[in-house]
Amino acid sequence: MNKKDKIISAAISVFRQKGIEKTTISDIVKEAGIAQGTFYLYFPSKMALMPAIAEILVGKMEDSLKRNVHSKDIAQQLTEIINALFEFTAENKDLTILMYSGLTQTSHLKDWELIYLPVYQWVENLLTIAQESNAIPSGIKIEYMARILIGMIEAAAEQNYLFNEQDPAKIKEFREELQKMIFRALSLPL
Amino acid sequence: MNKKDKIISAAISVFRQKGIEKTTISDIVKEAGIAQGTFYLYFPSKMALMPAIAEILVGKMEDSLKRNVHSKDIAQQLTEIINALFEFTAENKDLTILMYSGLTQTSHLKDWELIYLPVYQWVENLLTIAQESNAIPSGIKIEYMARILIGMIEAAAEQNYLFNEQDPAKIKEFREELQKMIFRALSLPL
Amino acid sequence: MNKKDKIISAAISVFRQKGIEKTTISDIVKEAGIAQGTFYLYFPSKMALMPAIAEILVGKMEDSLKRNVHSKDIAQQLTEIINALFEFTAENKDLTILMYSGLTQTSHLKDWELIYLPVYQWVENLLTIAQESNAIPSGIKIEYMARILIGMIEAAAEQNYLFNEQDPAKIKEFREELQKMIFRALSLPL
Amino acid sequence: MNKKDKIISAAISVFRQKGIEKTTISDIVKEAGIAQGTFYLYFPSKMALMPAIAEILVGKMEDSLKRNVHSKDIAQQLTEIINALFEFTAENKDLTILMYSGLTQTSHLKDWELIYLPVYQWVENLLTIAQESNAIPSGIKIEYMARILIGMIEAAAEQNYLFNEQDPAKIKEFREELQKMIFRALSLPL
DNA sequence: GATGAATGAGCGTTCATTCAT
DNA sequence: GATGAATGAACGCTCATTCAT
Repeated sequence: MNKKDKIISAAISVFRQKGIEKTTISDIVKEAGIAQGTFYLYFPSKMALMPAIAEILVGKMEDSLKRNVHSKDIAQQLTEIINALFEFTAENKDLTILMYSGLTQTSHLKDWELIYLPVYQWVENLLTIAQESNAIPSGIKIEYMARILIGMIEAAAEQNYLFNEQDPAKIKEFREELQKMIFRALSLPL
Repeated sequence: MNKKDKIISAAISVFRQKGIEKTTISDIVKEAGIAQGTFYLYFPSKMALMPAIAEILVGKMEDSLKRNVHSKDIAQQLTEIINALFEFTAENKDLTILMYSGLTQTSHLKDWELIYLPVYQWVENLLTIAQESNAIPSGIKIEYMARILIGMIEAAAEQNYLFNEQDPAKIKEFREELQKMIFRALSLPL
Repeated sequence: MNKKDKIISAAISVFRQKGIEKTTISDIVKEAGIAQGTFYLYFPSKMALMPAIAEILVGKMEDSLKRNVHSKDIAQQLTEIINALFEFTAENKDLTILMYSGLTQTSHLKDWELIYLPVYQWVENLLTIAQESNAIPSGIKIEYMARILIGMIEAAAEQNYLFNEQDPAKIKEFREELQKMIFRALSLPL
Repeated sequence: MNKKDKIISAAISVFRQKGIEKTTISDIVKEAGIAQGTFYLYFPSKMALMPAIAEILVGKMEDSLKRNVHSKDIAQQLTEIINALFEFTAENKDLTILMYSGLTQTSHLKDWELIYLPVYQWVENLLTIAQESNAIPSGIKIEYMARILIGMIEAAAEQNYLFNEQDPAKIKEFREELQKMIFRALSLPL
């Protein structure tokens, strides 16, 4: 593990524990086991770590999606995506908050689209296949739909896990309502 | 205008210019035209301003929704909501970013649900009326649907205005796709 | 004694002991008995102290000249000036070095002329009186002569006390030669 | 060009641009195109460069004097010396300031006398020849007079070019007054 | 001799916080 | 309640110095 990666993973670890604002570069280098000055050989500031961390988070999300979505059928695929993203959000609460915090605090907001691109493209791909086999209406514009779906599922997951501490029963109902809604929107049989 | 409100509006102004992290209490009191110590008579810290600012933001959003949604028809109402939220996001980019930043940096994340509640309830109300007149399917669970709708519209707007600088034509297409999707999801005629 | 003056006199004291470069602002505030942050309420940096210190040094030089030059006769006055400046340089070696160091390290070099002005004017005044009583040639341009005299006497003193550690006998000879030269230059009887 | 000379000339270049204090060894080695550690093979510190730089400066001054002083006559020689030193100061402002700064910041002040020695001796030689041919009074002590002359001419030049930005007409008058004064002091016909 | 990544002590500077007025 | 000069802990950051290659 090279110094740069040491810094990034140390930073993630400390940010999770103390929050971004209260984390000092001192904390990061201590956790990473390197010297103070070494940090600055790789990153000009604490906030410059954010895109690197965001990439790791989205990479993990991508992995999670790819691991959990096996079916051939678009309806089942969507269900698996919803479940995967809900689970991922639940498990990575602090990292997710970290990202919002980190990216909004810097000028790196625009990097977000780029970092998310692989996820969007992966969904676009699934939708294209579904559309080619007439599983979903031909009128749907894949590019936008992929973004809408990811956006709405994440928003729902965040409402349930981040901004609120719902009880599991309510979360289940929420997720089912979300799923039904998406199915209707894509003219899939419930 | 009393000192407390002076502080809040000064803070919003300075946060927009310099970002939260780089804003000092010194900056805020200077902008507010009050003495250094006076700040502490009203707020214990910079971050304690966040819920107050969030309320103002969501209040403005509510105003905007109420001003722009006039129709009786749920389909038209939804169109108006989409347009209003897109416009609101475009016009309040920096304040929106500010909120994400501010709330995620503190332990005030849970306040978010509470602050948003009036907006959710207002949408729930519209949906209830529509459901009662059979304009939308009776199976829909209003409470969740309101949250899903607000979440997905905001997510879409943010993808277009915050995380990306789309050209207007693409934004228009995105919004139309979003609208069609919502209509299908609620079994409304396109 | 107000904080600003405390800082200046503390700075002079520490600079003399440790030299400018090795003096930290920490040293200065410790010597001044004030808090770290207080320094920055009065000076933006260590070097910004220099003009203030230079004024004090030149002020002391002026005092010394005025205290030591009593005679009515220009020849005697010049002798007294030479003696006063030699003595002053010997006694204020470190402060003098400090000034060269401080002013050359910053953009304050041009301040020097202004700070020295009172000394030049005081000499100009003596020369004018001497010229009016025909003690020195009428062709001499007082303004330049004052500067030449101060410059050459200081240069001589510095050669003897700063850049070199002459033995007293040689310094005495040097000073006598200097005096004779100035007398010849002003057509004064030896 | 060997590494040592590379370092010296790089240092001069960077010092002129940034000033001594703000120049780092990193800057110097970058300019010199050598590795960080290599610097320490030749100099123990930044300030240890100063005598080497001073020698170069005084060497240039010597060259300039020898190039510009051709006449046999002491009166003309002195005029040429004055002109040469004024010109040299005007052209080497920043290097001269550098020297004052550098030498005063360190314990190398005493080196100055040694470095200047060749210049003094060269002037002593001219004066000795002049005295032997009775061009200047026999009472003058050559050793001191050489130092007085160099000191006063430099002081005058520095007053005009370093500490002040005189207009050229005034500088000319200053220089003429200086010349006349020196001529009178050495009993030379104007 | 030459390199340059890594070091870490120590500096300047900030700024939240206090409290006598 | 309001003030704002003063505080001093604590942070970012620099940069001279080292040493394995």
